[in-house]
Amino acid sequence: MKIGELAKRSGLSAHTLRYYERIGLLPQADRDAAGRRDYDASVLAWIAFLGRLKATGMPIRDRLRYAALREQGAGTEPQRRALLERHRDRVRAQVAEQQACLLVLDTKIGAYAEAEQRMKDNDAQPNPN
Amino acid sequence: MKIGELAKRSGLSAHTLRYYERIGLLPQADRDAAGRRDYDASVLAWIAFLGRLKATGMPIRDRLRYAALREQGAGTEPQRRALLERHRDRVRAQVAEQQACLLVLDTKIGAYAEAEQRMKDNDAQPNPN
DNA sequence: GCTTGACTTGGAGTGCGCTCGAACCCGTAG
DNA sequence: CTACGGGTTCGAGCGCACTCCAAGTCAAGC
Repeated sequence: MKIGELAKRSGLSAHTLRYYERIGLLPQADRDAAGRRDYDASVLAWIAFLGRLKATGMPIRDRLRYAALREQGAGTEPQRRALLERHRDRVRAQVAEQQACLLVLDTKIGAYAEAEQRMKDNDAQPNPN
Repeated sequence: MKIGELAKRSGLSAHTLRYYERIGLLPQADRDAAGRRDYDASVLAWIAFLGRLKATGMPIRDRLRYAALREQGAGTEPQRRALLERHRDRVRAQVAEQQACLLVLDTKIGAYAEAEQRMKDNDAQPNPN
């Protein structure tokens, strides 16, 4: 698979894919005879997982560290697991925080809605008596 | 309340508070005779709310817009409400996505844990006949 | 009167995460 | 043979959100 094809399938731009490789999030891609990147389909799963780590706010340092451990391969599983476990805890806390924020948001929106309703009521009865 | 005091109470640095004022997230603070910022306690609630908007990932443009509407005061409630409602929808989607990611994370961690367990079992019975 | 410490401004610097442009190379279809 | 639609590298630029530094002002305590 060429980089354009991978871009389409992964939802990232070719620029971003090269950038990810440069900084070490993606492994060095194999090249065809002409020196062009030629990807194995398996990289899609890795990109998707990276996307999840990013969507949950894992800082780039940790993503780089996880990617490096993955590159190293066998023997790094305990570190990878520890990394993911710490991240999971942070994500859980984050989700809880966001849910608390949602309540606040609901309250605020409710207050605006109420105020608006009162305005309408006033318009409906311009002369109360 | 002086900026140092506000920094302590709000959890933001004095640098950040001045920065927020500069870009328009915080209203221009009143000044004392010597030209120093002298805050009203009410700004704490606003800072806390801004923090929630930020924690839920509202982009700075929208936070600036909301702050500007708030500055303008009366008459801008419908726009503020619309802004918050759009944001609430995005946050809900975000929370759902993060929860889905948590499941993936759990699965992955579980797989690492299992692999580790198998390793230990092997160590415990080095000669399984 | 002098030191200390909190404040002031303006502007530079930082880290993240892309995003884009320039200039070039290469294989294939017409 | 040439035009095109890919690909390549390198490096600059950008938007966010601070963060910090330098150089100065000012009020209060010793």
